[in-house]
Amino acid sequence: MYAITNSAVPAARNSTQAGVLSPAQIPLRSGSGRSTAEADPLDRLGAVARYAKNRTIYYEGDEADHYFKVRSGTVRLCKVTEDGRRQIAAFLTAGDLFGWTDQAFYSFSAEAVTEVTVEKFQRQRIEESVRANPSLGRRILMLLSNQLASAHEHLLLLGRMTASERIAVFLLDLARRQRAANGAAATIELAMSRKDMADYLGLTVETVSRTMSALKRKGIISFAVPESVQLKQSTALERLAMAA
Amino acid sequence: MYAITNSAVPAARNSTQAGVLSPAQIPLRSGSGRSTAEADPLDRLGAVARYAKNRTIYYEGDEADHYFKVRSGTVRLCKVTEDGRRQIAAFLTAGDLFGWTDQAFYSFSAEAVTEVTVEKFQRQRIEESVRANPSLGRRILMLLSNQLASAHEHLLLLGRMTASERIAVFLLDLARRQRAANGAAATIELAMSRKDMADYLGLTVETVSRTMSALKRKGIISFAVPESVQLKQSTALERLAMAA
DNA sequence: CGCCAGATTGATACACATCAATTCTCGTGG
DNA sequence: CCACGAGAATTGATGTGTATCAATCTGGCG
Repeated sequence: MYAITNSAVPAARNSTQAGVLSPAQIPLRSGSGRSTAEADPLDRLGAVARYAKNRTIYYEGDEADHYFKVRSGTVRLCKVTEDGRRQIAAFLTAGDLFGWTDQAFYSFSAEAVTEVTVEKFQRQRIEESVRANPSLGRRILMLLSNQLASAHEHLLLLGRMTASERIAVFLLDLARRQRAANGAAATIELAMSRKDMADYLGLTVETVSRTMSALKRKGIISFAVPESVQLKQSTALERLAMAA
Repeated sequence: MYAITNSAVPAARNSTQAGVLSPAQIPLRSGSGRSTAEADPLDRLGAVARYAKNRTIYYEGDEADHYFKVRSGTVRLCKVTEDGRRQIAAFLTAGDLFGWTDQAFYSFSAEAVTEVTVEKFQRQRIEESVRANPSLGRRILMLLSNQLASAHEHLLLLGRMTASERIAVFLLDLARRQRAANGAAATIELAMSRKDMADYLGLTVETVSRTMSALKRKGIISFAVPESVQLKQSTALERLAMAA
């Protein structure tokens, strides 16, 4: 159980939004990967926005006046230091909330990893709605608490795991999420580049690449192109991911 | 200028949150560092419990049937791998909530770093109270969202900072928290051992010790006993903590 | 006084970063 | 249809920050 997901921070600046709508109706994920289609009280309150690959949804430091929910695509939350080091706090997919902060300004940026559609809510409107409809508040609370748990797992990974453990955890986590979203899938699709993986895992691109190659050499995974990976021996991967 | 904290970090300016002037929430993690007396709707619902130094409040994997709030002392949230590696996700002090999960089981253990008093709430009762009193829900949401932001800052620290940057951030953060709690203080009191610091910062005891000694040698900090540190040149420390 | 856990300091090892080429992929234009 | 270039990924050679192994020092306490 670990989840790549989690989020909390949002709002917007150069919202290249368009009033487009998309099919994407994938279930809301809740930390444990469950999914169900159900009338979501949020659905009526937001506006849909679309962002092209690598566009910034909002910058760290922007006024946090909007909350977001991912409809489709993958979003990354990240922060870059003055000297260019970057850390990705989370990859978010359909159903995940982000930007739900209590502070006046976002503390991380949100960027589109792939083409992304999100729902965008005015912070003030949501706050009114929560007052009117407490169950909405409970639901948000639940999502945030799951994201917090995910972040804690991520701390263990960054603070105490080796490169191959990190990769193993990452791949298993992705596999689990995709299984929850699409049902069993033999192949995991990596929406992000090796650099993104590295910045999420606290490694360098080279180490990510070498570690992936080593796993491939050992027959634990396989891939013909970098973005599409098969788990050949998930038990071996799980052994690597051990932790507890 | 960096802060493990959650307050709007980037622009260095402080969020002059409307209305109340907030005493800078600076927690190493977690939400409200304040201990001011104000009517807290939670106050009537809990029972007080006391734990001796190093006692476990709950174990990872225990059924999550209680929520907690720190009254006094310092609590650590941590997880240990099979082979003994430990990661501390947060140090919590007066006012901080913990155990507020949506899951059935705790995913991290909670332990008393010092002698600790907490308030303990039955999960179910809180959930009823939230239904009855939505403002309570908002308050919890706020605390969780701050804890999430803190966790995200901690990810940057673990994923991308060097040993001396981590120590600098840690010390500044502690200083800020203690300033907020007690007013200006020339000396910071470290409630935790070097091992605890190491497990929070993703380092070893030796590295923590060496880094502290190096800072002392340079005249940036000073300490006669390990648990009580003076910041002699906080600007130098801030330079080290850079990030952004 | 002597014990012991925590802290500090020292010597050495190693996992991962860094620097440096290739190689692969894919879009573009001739 | 294929050269061309550019960015991403991979692979290789080497460096280094921190871990690991190992004393020594310190302060509290029975």
